Amino acid sequence: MSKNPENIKNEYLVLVNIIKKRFEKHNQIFTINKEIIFKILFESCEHLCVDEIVQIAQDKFKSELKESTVYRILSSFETLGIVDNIIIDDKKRFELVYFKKPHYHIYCQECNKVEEFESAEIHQAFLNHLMEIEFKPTNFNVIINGVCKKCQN
Amino acid sequence: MSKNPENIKNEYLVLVNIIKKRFEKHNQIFTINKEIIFKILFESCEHLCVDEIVQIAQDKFKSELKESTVYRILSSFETLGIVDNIIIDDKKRFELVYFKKPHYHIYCQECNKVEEFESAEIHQAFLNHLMEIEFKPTNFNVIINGVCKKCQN
DNA sequence: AAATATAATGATAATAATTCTCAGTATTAA
DNA sequence: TTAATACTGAGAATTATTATCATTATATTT
Repeated sequence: MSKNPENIKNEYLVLVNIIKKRFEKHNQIFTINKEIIFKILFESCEHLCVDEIVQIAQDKFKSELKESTVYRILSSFETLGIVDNIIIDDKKRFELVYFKKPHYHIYCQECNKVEEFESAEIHQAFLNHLMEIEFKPTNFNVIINGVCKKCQN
Repeated sequence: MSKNPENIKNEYLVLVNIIKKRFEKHNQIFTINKEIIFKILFESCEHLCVDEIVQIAQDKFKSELKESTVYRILSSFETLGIVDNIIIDDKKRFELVYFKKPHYHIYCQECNKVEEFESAEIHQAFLNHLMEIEFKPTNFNVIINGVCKKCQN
């Protein structure tokens, strides 16, 4: 399925519906604030931290979302398995878990860019080992620090 | 080389000497405080956090090492590539980098235990990919959350 | 639609983690 | 021995995060 605007919008609606139901199942309300945060994370290709989310909410959504609310919502997102956090360069950042395959982050210490990649080979290697020791993984948190191709010159 | 007390002591002395030189090379003094912290990390099989290090320094070494000093020393250890930190369950913990092969952490969300393992297969799989994209890794930070064998019952 | 119960929010206070400051002390080099 | 440099402790300052609570919004019941 190609990633044209129509499909992205569709994917978004499907996801929103899923997590809306998940909140309702836990007697929680899928409020406009939750939707804003979800949308910000959905639309961003970066891994955002709390203050960036607050900023974007103001700029893009003209919303006066407060920090404390963002913390609260992100933490409920985490509880419900909607987002995950990773620490990059000593800063906590969030990403949507939904429909993402296991993936790995590379962080360039020169240009401070984060990129992601997937690899069936790596994943299989992990699973082989984990099966052997009978550890049941729920999520993978992988950051490889180093220097990217560009910055090596 | 077996891990009898004699060998461990020897390994310790070798390492101390190496990092001592490294500090001198950077016009820094390898003080008794630095040695205490290094020793604590060397002797511990756990991943320690700042307050645990302070505690052990008091109990085992009768040292009044202050928090601010610990922070300062750990941060200089990090700069010189002597220690690494990983976030486990939202808590920053430290481990010696020295002479450790790339390894991976599993964190059991039930019993809160952290274990490490090595795997040539996984490491090779990572290297394959990283070589392909020409990313030069300096360190791997991997935490797999899940449930360990014991806690699955 | 009004009343009730429940959940969410904002504003701020409280706490925890980390860094900064600076005067005093220790170490090294000359 | 002196001078220069680095280290330390104690606490202040900063930052990140959580807790509190009165108010507001939402959902449910009648």
